Amino acid sequence: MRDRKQEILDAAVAIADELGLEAVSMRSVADRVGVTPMALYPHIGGKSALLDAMVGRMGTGLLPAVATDQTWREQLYGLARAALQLTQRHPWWATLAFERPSVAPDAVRVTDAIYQALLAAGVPEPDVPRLERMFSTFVLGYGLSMAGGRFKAGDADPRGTRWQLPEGPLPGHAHLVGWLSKTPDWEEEFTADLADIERLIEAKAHPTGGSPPRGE
Amino acid sequence: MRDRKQEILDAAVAIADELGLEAVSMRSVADRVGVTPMALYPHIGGKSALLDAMVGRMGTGLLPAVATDQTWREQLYGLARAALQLTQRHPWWATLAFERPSVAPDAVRVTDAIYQALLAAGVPEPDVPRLERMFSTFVLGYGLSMAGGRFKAGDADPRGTRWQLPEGPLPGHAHLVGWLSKTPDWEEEFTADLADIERLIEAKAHPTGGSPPRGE
DNA sequence: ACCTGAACACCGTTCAAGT
DNA sequence: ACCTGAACACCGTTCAAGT
Repeated sequence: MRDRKQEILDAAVAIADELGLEAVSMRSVADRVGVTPMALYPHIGGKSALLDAMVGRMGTGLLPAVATDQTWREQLYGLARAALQLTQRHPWWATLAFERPSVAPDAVRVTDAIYQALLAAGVPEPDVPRLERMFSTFVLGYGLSMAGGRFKAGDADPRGTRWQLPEGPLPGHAHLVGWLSKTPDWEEEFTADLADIERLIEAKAHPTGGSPPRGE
Repeated sequence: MRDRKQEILDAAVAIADELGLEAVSMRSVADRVGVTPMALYPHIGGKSALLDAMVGRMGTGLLPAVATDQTWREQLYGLARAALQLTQRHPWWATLAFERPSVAPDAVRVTDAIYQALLAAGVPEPDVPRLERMFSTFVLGYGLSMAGGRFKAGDADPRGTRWQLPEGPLPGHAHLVGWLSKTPDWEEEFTADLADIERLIEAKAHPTGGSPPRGE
């Protein structure tokens, strides 16, 4: 039945949210649904398909950010913000999105919205698919870095001594020690990064002085 | 013993390279070393520590790309290329690097080299740590997208019909159908992305017209 | 100091069986 | 049509024991 499948997906998402992706097992999901592990198979067809379905479900969460009456800047900014929120509410999503290409209709809709925004910005057609990948790679990568621990390490300890190596202090860290002492506001930094990327997109659309687009 | 630990790490890396990260188990590693699973614990202290050590080992592979007699562009380009090669030779590395912040000395050395390159480019000090994270996030994210299947999906099938939805064709895809029909050369695309990012860095270093740096 | 073996609480998935 | 139960080949890790 259709209802059963939704119920199973709901349970899997709930477990991933509460206990992490590694706690999602056929057995734990079945327990939550109130059924035997084997009862899941006819409905979702195995662990791998379950994870695919979980990614598909999340793509739908980005759709509200796809609106047509916006400037390309608003469109890209809105999508990026929505994606970052998704990685915060469902940290496991960023992980899965990287290793399970989502071909669900809703995911394709999101890609298309980015295409449209880049075209509206005036980016030459041959550059659009590449910049879409660059944009989404950065947004997902940033979300994954926040969700996972990648950003936590470098600057967490004020005046950390990690750059004080046996052979002497590392020059870059030594020079920046004042700026490395406090943990940044990641949301703020994400916004600054997006502004820079939008500037990059605009430069592609209206090149001034730099290397010209392929056609010229 | 020290030798035993290296032997264990070698075995784990070999298994990950040949069979994938999910094939790395205490039991499979122990088998390869010719020992009982329990014999590993005194030397590497558990599965999680094993994975951390594997990431640490890979950081060393980036060190050859850290040379001081280069322009900042050569430095960043060389590091990015080395990182991409690492994700190709050891696809599991990108996955682990995102979820296990590497604080190994060699990883800090790489971060420091990026700091130095950005400073040499003339990037204002408060922007350097942010741009380092943006740069490394993009490079790792691109490697992970290549290693995992994220890039495979969107454009793999020529004139794919995924954008032909029930309610009609998606306008962005329809408009770009000529450019979406062939799979790009990912190395080439990566180079183009890097060039754009270096342009972004230069714009931060020598702002002309856009929003000025914080100090002004 | 280093390793083994049995055991415990987990996995995903198969297959035959029940209603 | 939908679910159960036993079984198989796996996990990481603990603990007591061997040399």
